[in-house]
Amino acid sequence: MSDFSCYKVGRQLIPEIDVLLKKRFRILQAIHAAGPLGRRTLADFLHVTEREVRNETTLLHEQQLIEIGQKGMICTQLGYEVLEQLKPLYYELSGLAQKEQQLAEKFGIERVIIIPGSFRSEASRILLGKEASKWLVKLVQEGSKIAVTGGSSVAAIAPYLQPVDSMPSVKFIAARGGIGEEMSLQANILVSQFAKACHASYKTLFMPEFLSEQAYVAMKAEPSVQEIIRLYEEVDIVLHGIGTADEMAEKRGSSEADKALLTEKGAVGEAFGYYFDAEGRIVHQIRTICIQPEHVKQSRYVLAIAGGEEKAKAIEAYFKNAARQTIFITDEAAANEML
Amino acid sequence: MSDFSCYKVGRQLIPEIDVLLKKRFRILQAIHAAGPLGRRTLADFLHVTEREVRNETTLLHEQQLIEIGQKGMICTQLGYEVLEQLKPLYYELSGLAQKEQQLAEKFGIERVIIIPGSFRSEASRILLGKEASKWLVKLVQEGSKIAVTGGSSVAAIAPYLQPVDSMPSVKFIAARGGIGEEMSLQANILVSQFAKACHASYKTLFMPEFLSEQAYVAMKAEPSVQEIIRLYEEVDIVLHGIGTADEMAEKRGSSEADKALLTEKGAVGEAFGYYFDAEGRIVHQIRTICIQPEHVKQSRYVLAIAGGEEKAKAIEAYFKNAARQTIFITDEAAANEML
DNA sequence: TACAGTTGGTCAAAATTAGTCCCATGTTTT
DNA sequence: AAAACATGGGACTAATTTTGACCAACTGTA
Repeated sequence: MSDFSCYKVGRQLIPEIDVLLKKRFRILQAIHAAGPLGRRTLADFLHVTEREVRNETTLLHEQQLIEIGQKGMICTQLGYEVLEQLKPLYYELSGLAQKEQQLAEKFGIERVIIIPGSFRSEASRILLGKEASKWLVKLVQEGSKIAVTGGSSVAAIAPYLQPVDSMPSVKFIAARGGIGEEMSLQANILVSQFAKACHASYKTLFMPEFLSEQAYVAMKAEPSVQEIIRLYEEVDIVLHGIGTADEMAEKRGSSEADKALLTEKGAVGEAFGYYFDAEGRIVHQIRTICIQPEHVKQSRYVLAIAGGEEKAKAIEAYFKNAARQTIFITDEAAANEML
Repeated sequence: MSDFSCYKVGRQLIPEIDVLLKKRFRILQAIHAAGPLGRRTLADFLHVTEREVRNETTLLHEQQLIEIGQKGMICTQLGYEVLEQLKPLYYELSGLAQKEQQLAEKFGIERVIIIPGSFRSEASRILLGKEASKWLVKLVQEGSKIAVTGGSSVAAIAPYLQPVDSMPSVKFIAARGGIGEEMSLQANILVSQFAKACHASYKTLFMPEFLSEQAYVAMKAEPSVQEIIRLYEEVDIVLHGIGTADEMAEKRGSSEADKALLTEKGAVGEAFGYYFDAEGRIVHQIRTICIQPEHVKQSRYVLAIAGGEEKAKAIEAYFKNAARQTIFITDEAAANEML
């Protein structure tokens, strides 16, 4: 699966396959991703008419790519194989492959993966979760130490992590303390979920986000904190999201004065607790224990996850000054915004 | 062009491409073969409705695979390339590739080429001519001596022979004298046509078909006849047709007694002036000067051309005892009959 | 039991396609 | 020169397919 020459020739005689392939691929992919579901749900999901879904699914059923039960439609093994084999072609057709390439070059990083659609939609977040989990499994080695930040994008991975042979020896490490009230999206919660999902161990770092100078120094001297700082130095893989500056400030419940200060300094994005401006320069950082940029640069791989058109500017800024060994998973909406 | 894996996977999602590809390929091929021609003519040609031709040709036109002028439709360079590249796929889809293989194995010969349709139709004969001429050019070498028999199938090549670099040194040799009245299909006429078409030289053998024993012996002693017999021994390529026994007897104006004799001996087919039975055994031969079976077997290549369902039995019989180095070009009608 | 979600069936309306014929024009043959 | 022929493009009605929107029966689940 790498040579589409016969497809490209065939397309000259049968131009309609392009749209057909895309349509059906999307539907099959959605069925595969969203498990058993019915016509109407699927139609809402993909923003197409029920009729269209019905037409295509009956065909997919005839082709034995899906099974139809009373709980809804489900993707067969054959369907999954077709999906896997046609994925590069689909990406090619949708121009996603090209956009991935362009972004990777623009940012000067290892690889960019674009998920069709927008992370705002359920469908894309499912695909995101599967894709990110696939990469994580691919990158992980015996005894890997994985630093994890919070955020909804990173959280999307959780449902799709599965135990793998090498997994019991890996360790998930909270890259920093929690933020705001959304407990379920905190780094601490996520590492425990991840670890549980794949039978690995984990290390949390419970600590307030805003510390006074004295408290900060005092905490840093604590043995338990010393230990996690040492761990940060040995991190193999960093798994993190990227946020917009105002969104993060909002979530952290920053004061109006602080927000104004951030704006004044030109902060547009946030990652690992660091705010950076449009040029990727760090303009502010939270005084808390967290993984340091130099640790990130030293790690073997960085898996960055962020999507949604509203984050486009923050992402572009972040990658002005990011680790080369980054693999970035984003969505079509953000990718289009950035190109 | 040899790996259709992506096509085969894609077909699972888009089963309709099969029929579409076949339909459009046929139309494009016909336009390419039959030169500039109009909708209605083309429709008759392919036995489809005018509407269908119209639909497909407008599409082909949009795809710039054909051009539409006032003399009719004509295949563009791009169209020709698509045609060439998709041909193996088309053969695969139509099952022709498989049938070719089966026949080649059944007959124990080098290669079988099946032309879509039936040689009775103009369209197929044009394709036959082009294909056969392509093979002839491929097989020919500097100084090749090519023995040629008569018949409508062999005659179909003439319009498509073109001068090639090595051609001036080759020599076309009439494999035997003329038959019947149809001058234009006689071996003698054909060799001169062929030679003229590709700027080669030729050798004719004008002689009655039926000789008395004395005349036969006398003729054989003639220096000019001796010369051509010597040429037969040095033939590199044999280009011949295969006929049914009764058809040939009819053409030769044989007497009822002779016909009865042939029937009695079980003759079903004819080639090079030899009649053979269902087992490929020679049961009768015309007393005239012509190329000998052993010369044929010694030649580098044999290009046999015969089609039409009525010839199926004769063909099968002939190949019971034919040279292994034969390349056989036939039509779909005969192929289906034989399988 | 009530409910939310599923498939498969149905059916009229809308849209598309198929099947013809015609015509002005250019080409070939007479 | 004239006539016969073949061409693409236009046009229009009938037939067919597609669409959109229901409803009934069924099945797990709360």
